[in-house]
Amino acid sequence: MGLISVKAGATVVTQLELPMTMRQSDLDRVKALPLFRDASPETFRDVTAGAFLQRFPAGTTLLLEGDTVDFLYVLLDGIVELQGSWKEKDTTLAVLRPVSTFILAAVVLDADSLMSARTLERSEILMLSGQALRRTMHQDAEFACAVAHELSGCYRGLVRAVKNHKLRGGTERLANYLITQRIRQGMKDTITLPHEKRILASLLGMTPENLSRAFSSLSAQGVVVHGPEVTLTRPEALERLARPTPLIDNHMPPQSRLLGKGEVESWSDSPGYA
Amino acid sequence: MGLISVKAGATVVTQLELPMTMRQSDLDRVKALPLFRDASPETFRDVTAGAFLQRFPAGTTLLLEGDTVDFLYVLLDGIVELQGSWKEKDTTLAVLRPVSTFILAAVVLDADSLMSARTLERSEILMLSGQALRRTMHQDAEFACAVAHELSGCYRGLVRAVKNHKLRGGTERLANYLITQRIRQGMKDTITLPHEKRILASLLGMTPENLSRAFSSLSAQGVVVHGPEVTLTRPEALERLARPTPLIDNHMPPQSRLLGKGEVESWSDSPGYA
DNA sequence: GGCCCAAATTGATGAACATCAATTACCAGA
DNA sequence: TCTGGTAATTGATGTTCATCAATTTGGGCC
Repeated sequence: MGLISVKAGATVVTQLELPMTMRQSDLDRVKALPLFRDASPETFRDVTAGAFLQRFPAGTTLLLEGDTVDFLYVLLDGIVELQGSWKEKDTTLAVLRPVSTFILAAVVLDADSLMSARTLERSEILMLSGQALRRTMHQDAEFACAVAHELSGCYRGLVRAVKNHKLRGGTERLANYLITQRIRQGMKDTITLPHEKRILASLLGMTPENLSRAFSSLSAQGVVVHGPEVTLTRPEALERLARPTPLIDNHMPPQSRLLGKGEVESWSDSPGYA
Repeated sequence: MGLISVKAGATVVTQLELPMTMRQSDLDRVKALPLFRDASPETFRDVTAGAFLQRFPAGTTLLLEGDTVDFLYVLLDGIVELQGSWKEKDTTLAVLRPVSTFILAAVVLDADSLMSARTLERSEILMLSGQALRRTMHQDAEFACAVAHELSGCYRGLVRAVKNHKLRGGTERLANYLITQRIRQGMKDTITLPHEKRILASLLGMTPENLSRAFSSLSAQGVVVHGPEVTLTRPEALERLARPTPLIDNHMPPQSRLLGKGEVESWSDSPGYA
C-alpha cells in the first residue's frame, strides 16, 4: 500500500509515497457531502474503510479513458479536469472544485472509465475503495438511495449539457455561462473566470480563438473583458441574448450544499461527473 | 382514477379512459427489465402497486419539459421520442423502443422533467407511481442498487453522447451510427433505419438536408441508400472513416438484456433516458 | 528590469453547417 | 388509380466555426 502507481502525462510513473493519514477536518468535509450527509456512523465507517488521502502535483493524470476504476475519488483541494478524447482531439467535460466526488457511475457499475481525469493544480484527493462502496450500498438502503440521488443529479447535469450543445450556438453558450457565473458569484457586476480561457473554450465546445471572438461580439451586450475579470455592464441586454432557462441552466448558487436534502442536483463547473 | 389528463399536441385534452387491467405477459416483460429482474416478489408487488397501463395514439405528448413527474414510465409497445427544446427549436435526445423505462432520474429526485416525451406510434405504456418507487427504494437496498445501476448506465450513455457531439463531425456521427446499427441488427450488410430520417437527423444533431448530404458523401465509403434500407458494401472503408471506439460507441447487441447482471449500460436508441 | 514561455488575441482563409427555395418521392385515403 | 400532404432530396447562398499564421499580452524567474 506504500507503492502507488500514478499516471503522469503520457507515461506511467511509479512513485513511493506514503498514503496520508487523514485529518479529522477532511473527514468532516467528506461527511458533509450530499452523498454521505445522511449516512449513519457505521455506514460512513464502512465506506471510508481503507480510504487514503493522496496529494498530486498539477498536471497529473489520475485516470485515463478506458482505465478500470478501483476508487471513488473525492477532490478535497485543488482542481481536477475531466476530459474525453477521440482521434488526437480532446474536450473538457467538466472542471471540478472541492468538495466533489467523481467517477461514481463507473464505480457503481465496476466498469471502465469513459473519461480521463487530470489535476489542473496541485490537488488533494481522497480515494475510497470502490468495492467497499458497492458492498455498503447493498447493506444500507439509505446509502444506496443517496447514491441514486447523486447519480440522478449527475444525469440531469448531462441532459442539460446535451441540450446546451445541440440547441445553442457558441456565443449563446458563452452568454449563458456568464449569467450562471454571475449568479453563482453573488450577483456582482464583475465576475472572475474560474479557469484559463482555453479550458473554458473546451468546456463550451469551441476553440480558444472563437471564444475570444465570442467575447468581443458580446461587447454589444455590455460585456467587458480584462484578463480573467469580466464585467457585465448591461445584464438585461445579455439576458435577452442568452435567454436562460431552468430547463438547461442550473443557476444554483454554490452555497446550496448547506441546504437540507431536497437536493439541488449535482454540481461543480458545468454538468458532469463520471 | 378514471379521469386521465393527457397532453395531445400543443393543447391539453382530458379524456375519459379506463386504465387497462394488466396482462400477466406485460407484467412478465416488466419483471424481466434490468431494473426489476432481481427484485423480490414483495418488492415487485410494492413498486407496481397502483400501476396502470395506458394506450396512447401516435403523436401524443406524454410529458412536457418542466412538468412535474409523478410516474415512472415503462414503454411496453410502440415508440417514444424524448426531446428538448429552446427558443422554438427542438432536438431529439432519444428514441425509445420496448421495453424501456424513462424519466427515472426525475422520479428519483421528485423533480421536474428536463425533457418532453411524445409517442411516435400508437403506444402502450405502463405507469408506475413515483412515490411508490421512492418508498420501495428506501425499504429494499437491493432495489435501490438496481436503480443506481440503471442510472449509472443512463449516465454513461449521456457521457458517450456528449463526447460524440463535441468530438465528431456530422458525417462521422452518421458513419458511427450506421456501424452501431449494423452490429445491433446482426451484422447483415443491409440495415433498416429504425425511424424517419428527419428524426434520425435530429438525434444526430443535424438538419434533414445535411443528413441527406452526409449520406451521399458516405457513398465514397460504399454506403448505398434506398429509402429506409441502407447497404454497407464496404464496411472496412466505413470503419476507417468512423473510427468507432468503445469509449464512445455502445455496440452492444439488443439481446444483451438476456445476459446475467453485469449490466451492459442503458439502452434504446442513442443514449438517454431521463 | 529584462527575459522566456505560454496564453490570448487578431486577421485571413476554408470547411462545415444552416437556411431558403424548389423539386421529387412516397404513402394513405378517397 | 388518382390525389393530397408530408418526407426526402437537391441546389444556391450565407452564417458559423475551425484552422493556420502572426502578434501581443501577461506571469514567473533569474
